[in-house]
Amino acid sequence: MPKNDNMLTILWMLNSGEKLTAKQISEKLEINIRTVYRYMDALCASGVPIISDTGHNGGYSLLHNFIKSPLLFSINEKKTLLHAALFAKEAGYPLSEALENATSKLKMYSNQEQESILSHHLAGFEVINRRGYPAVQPVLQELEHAVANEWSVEISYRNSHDEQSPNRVIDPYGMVNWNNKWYTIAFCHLRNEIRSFRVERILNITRTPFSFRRPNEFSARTFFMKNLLPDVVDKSGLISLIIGGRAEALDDLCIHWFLEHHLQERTSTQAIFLLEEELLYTHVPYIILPYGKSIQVIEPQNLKNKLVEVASELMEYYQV
Amino acid sequence: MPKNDNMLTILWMLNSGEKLTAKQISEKLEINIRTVYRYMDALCASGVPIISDTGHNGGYSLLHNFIKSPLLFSINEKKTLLHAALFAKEAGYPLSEALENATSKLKMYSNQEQESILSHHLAGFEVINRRGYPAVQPVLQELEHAVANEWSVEISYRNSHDEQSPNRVIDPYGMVNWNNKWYTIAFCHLRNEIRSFRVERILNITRTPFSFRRPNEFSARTFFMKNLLPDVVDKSGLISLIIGGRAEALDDLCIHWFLEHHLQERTSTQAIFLLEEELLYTHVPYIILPYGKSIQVIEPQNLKNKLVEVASELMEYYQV
DNA sequence: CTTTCACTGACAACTGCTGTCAGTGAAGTT
DNA sequence: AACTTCACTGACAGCAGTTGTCAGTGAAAG
Repeated sequence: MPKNDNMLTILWMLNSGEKLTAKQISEKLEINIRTVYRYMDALCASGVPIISDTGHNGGYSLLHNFIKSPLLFSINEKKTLLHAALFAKEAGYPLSEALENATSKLKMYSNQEQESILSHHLAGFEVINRRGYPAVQPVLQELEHAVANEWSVEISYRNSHDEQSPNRVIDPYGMVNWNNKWYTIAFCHLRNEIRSFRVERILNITRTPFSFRRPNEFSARTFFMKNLLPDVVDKSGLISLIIGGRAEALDDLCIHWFLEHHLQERTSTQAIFLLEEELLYTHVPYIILPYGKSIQVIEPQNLKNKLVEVASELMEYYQV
Repeated sequence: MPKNDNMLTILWMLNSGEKLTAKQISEKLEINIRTVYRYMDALCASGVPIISDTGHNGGYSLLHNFIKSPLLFSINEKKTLLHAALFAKEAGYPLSEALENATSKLKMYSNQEQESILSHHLAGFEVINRRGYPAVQPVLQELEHAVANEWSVEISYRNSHDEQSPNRVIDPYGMVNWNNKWYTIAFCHLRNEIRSFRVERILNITRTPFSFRRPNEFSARTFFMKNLLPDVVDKSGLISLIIGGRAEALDDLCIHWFLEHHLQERTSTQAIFLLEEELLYTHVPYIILPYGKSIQVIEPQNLKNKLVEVASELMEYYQV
C-alpha cells in the first residue's frame, strides 16, 4: 500500500518539526504534487492538526503541541466523555454513528487495567430518557448537515393546527434540544422571519442547492428562550402567585418548564411565583390541576375562581 | 478507506488480549474471510507481532498487547463529543470540571481551520435544559465517587411525605438520570433492600469507612425501569384507553413519561393505550386533565365518570 | 504587481482491492 | 485412523478507489 506508507512518511517528516512545501514532499516521495494535496486532506480529515501557510516561506508544519505531546486523557476525563456520550445517546442525538466511533476509540485507548476500571465506573452510571421516535433521526441528520454547512432546505411542516401548510424553504440557523424535544430555529422564506420549528412535525426535508449565511451574532439559544418566555415590558403588572402544599409537590412545581422561570421565592412550605396576568389565568390553571389536592393556591383569589371555572367546564365536558 | 479502518479495528480487537478466529473477525467486520487473511498478511508484513494457531481453539492473538498510537479524532468525532458534553452539562452533570478539561483539550488539538469549522458547527447546536439546582452538585459528586469506588455512604433523606427519616447507610450501586432528574439506586441498610432515592431529597451525605461489592449482574437501569413500571403479571386484566383529539395534543400524550410505555397504537386521529385498571383510574385522570378540551376520552366510559368525579372534587376544593 | 505557495474540480487511465471458488496442511478430538 | 477445525494459498473477474494531468482560484509576502 504505497498510499499508507507515503502518508506515514509525510507524518514522520513533519514530526521532525521541519516546515515542508508540497513540492518538496512530492519530489522526495516521487509522487505527483496533486497527490500530496490529497494526502494532506486525508490527514486533516482524520484529525491530524496540520498547519498550512500560503505564500513565500509557506508550506506545511505540524501543530507545535502535537509534536511535543500527543492528546492524552486522564481516566477521569475519559469517563466524563463517555458519560456525556450517554446523555447524547439517550436524547436521540442524530450523529450517533460518529459518536459511537469516537467513544470506542476512547475506550480502546487504554491499557487493560484502565479498561477494567473504566468499565466498572461506567457500569454504575445510567441515563434514561425517551430517545425519541426513530423516525425523526433521518430528519435530524439532514438538519444537522444543513445547519453545519449552511444549506437551505425545503420542508413540509405540519403546524399546530393539523393543517399541512405548503412546502417552504428555510435557512436553518440552528438546532435546539429543549426539554428532550428537538427544534430548529430557521429563517422561513414563506413568512420572511425567523421561526422555530418542532422537528417531529417536519414531515419531509430535502436539501436545496442554495446556501445562506447565518448572522454572526445569532444565537439559537437566545432566540429560543425569548420565544418561549417573551421579555416582560411592564414589570408593574406582574401578579404574585403563592402556592402551598407538600414539599414534594412544590419541588416538582418549581422545576416545571414554565413556572421555574418565574420562581420568586421558595420557602419550606410555600412557593412564590411572579407572573403576567394573562399567562396566570390561561396557562397556570392547567399546570396546577394535575397536582390535585397535594397543593393549594394561596393567592390570588382570582386564580382560585378561574380554577373553579376550568374544573366545572371539564366536568361538563366529560359528563356527556 | 474501509481497508485501513478495518485493519485498525482488527488491531484494537486483538489488543484487548482476546483470541479471535478469522471467521469471528470476518463476521464482526462484515468482510470476506479471505480478506481477513489478506489483512493479517499485511499487518505481519508491517511488523505487528501476530501469533496464529491452527486447529481447535486456534485463532489469532497478539504477542504483547498495548499498541501505542496517538489518539486522533476526526473533526466529526470531535464535534459529536463536544455536542455530547453539552447534553451532560445541561443535565447538571456533576463532574463538570473534568469534562471541561477534556473538552478544552479536544478543542486545543486542532489547527486553525479545523477550529473555525468546529466552532462554526458548534454555534448552531444548543441543548437547553433545566440544569438542576446547584445545591445538588456536591451531593452528586460525592455520590459519583461512592458509586465508582464502591464506598458506603451515610445519608439523611427526606422521603415523599416530608418526614425526615433517621440517617441511613446505603451502598450506592448506581446513579441514574431519568427525565432530567437524578436518582441513586442503592442497597439501604435501614430497610435491608435495594431502593431508589431521589438525589434532590438527600439532605446530607457523608462517606463511611466501609466499602461494598456491587453484584456483578446488577443493572441500575433494569432496576429503575422495573421500579417505574412493574411487570404486569395478569395481562387479561388490561383495559384499552382510547383518546381522540388534536394531533398536537395526542403527540404530546404519546411521549408522556408514563403513558408512552403503554402505547398500543397511534393512528392519525386516535391514540390507544393498554393499562391496568388501578392505574387507569388513579393516575390517568390527572394526566389527562391538563389537556383540557384538546383531547377527548373515547373509551372507557368509567374513566369519563372518574374524570367528572375528579373535576367536581377539584371544583369544590378551590371553591372554599 | 509579481512570485510563491496552498488548494479545487474534472476526467481518463490504471492500480490494487474484494469476493468467490477450490484446495492444502497442521493441530487437536473422537 | 478418521474427522473436525482452523490457518493459509493461488487464480481470477469485477469493481472501487487512486493517480496524474490540466486548468484555474486565492492568499500571503516581497
